[in-house]
Amino acid sequence: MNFSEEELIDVAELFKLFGDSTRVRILCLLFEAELCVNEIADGIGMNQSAVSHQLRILKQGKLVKSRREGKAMLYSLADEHVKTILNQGLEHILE
Amino acid sequence: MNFSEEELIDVAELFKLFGDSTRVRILCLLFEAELCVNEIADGIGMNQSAVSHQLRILKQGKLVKSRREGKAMLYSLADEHVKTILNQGLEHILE
DNA sequence: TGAACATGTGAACAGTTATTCATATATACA
DNA sequence: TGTATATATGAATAACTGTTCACATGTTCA
Repeated sequence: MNFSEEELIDVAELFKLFGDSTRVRILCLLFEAELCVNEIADGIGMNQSAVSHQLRILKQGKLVKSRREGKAMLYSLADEHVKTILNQGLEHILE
Repeated sequence: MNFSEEELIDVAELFKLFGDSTRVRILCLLFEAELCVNEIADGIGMNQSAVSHQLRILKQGKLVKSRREGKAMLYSLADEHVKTILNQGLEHILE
């Protein structure tokens, strides 16, 4: 594996996003459907503010994207890699 | 993706291990060969103690294993999933 | 046994992070 | 315009994390 110095830091930064159970919970919810902030908050049992903060982090990391629909902001997964990466993680802990 | 509560936390815990550039550096070195602590410390330009602390974390997380050979403790990757997971991360940031 | 080398470990510190609270911004609709 | 609803955001706090330092443990060999 030939990581450049920059790639190495970017990869660590990427995995850091998956290294928090709240964020993993959010991502799992978004596997199923595009959801608004309140639905996500209900789904994982946290308040709106905490979820909003985490969504910002996930969006900066390009793991989720969002679009506005009326008052609501709808979030969804940015790409398929998110599923692939989480699946690899699951396989590893299940073996 | 159907994570149980426990799996969810374990997966986050696993990715947390990859979420630090020092640890990624160590893992990358171990792709090449089985190495002792001092070789790893030299390889990534950190002192022996810092490396030793990180190796303990990586070992607890079952990403590396170790065996003693004389005075030296030789570390190597625990399994192939480590490579697969890091590769997925690399692919994601390169796209 | 004792010296030299290799590694492990506990305490301390600085930096980071997740959550909460209060409040600001944005949209819809009467 | 004013009110209700939805989301974003800044400050504050508590908890966590990585690194360093000093020293302990373990191994080899004379």
